Amino acid sequence: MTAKAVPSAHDHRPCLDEALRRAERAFDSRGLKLTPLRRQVFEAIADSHDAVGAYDVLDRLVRKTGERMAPVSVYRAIDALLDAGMVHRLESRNAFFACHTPHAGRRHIALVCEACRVVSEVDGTGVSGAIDAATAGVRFTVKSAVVEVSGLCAACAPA
Amino acid sequence: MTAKAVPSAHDHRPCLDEALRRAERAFDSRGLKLTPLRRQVFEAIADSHDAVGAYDVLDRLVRKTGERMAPVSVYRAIDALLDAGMVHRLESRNAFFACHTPHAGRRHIALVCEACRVVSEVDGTGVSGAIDAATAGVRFTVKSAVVEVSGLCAACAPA
DNA sequence: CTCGACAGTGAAATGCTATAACGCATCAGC
DNA sequence: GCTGATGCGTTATAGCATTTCACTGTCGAG
Repeated sequence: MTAKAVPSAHDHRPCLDEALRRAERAFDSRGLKLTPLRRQVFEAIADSHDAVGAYDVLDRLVRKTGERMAPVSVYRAIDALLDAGMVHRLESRNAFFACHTPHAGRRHIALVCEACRVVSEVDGTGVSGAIDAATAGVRFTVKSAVVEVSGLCAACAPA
Repeated sequence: MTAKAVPSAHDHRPCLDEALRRAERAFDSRGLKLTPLRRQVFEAIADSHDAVGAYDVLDRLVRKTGERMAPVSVYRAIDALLDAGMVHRLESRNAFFACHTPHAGRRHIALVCEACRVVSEVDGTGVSGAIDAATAGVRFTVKSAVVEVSGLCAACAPA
């Protein structure tokens, strides 16, 4: 029931499995553990391609496991997943989405479809450059940037 | 006392007055009213150059006027100010800042100094172009974009 | 003038987002 | 076995935002 907003005909299982394998590797390579809790939280987020609020994650977990759970537990798991790069935060919605497109060094920007809610990512190298150019004039030293684009994905755009 | 984080030696009064005049015009031209409440909320936000949380605004107003006030009143006023373009929302901080640089048509991006907290804006035309370029490949139709840059302003950057 | 529509506001409650502070359990390495 | 690091449970609190209902004032139509 949580799996809405998956674009077109899309078998999400392999997608999720692949993400889980990457998650294991990501944690291993940092000497961290993909504990059962973290795994469940990741599954709850990666269950769909849209961004999920922390309390939605909490709700999904409680429903699925029947266990009681405190918000802070979810937040801690999310922090670990953020550190590992397995999920990203959507600042403009205070929500989190699973990363399905491993960025090896390159920066990415988030694209949010207003119709189907799906969040995707594309390479943001050019945008970073443009930000550097735009800020150079006022001698602003860029440390980090949030770039989140809202619009219509290819599947939802009117033909 | 709320006026901290104003860059260098900076007389904020004219700055604020100018903004208020623009606010009046902005509301007039839309057939809307800059009511006393909205004016006060705008002053509370424009009082400094940093981003202010809604409950900070509330607190400032209560202190200043002695009146009790509900959060929702502040939010409604902020909504009106957002519509009029007098304030902008800083998504990455869930806060609001006054717009001191009227954008006539052109898009702007927000620069947030990590040291002094001051929020400024620069022209974002180039960034918009880069976003269009980056999203064209996946046939994503851009409706709007959040671009918020964090770093050090010229005044705070180490020499 | 009266009526009704509408914008603006007041008030209470609730819900969502996020963190602080404390403590316990486990496990690796000495 | 001790110690430190990591992970997690629990309670409490802080901060952000909206829903809902109700009241008032303004203003144009009749």
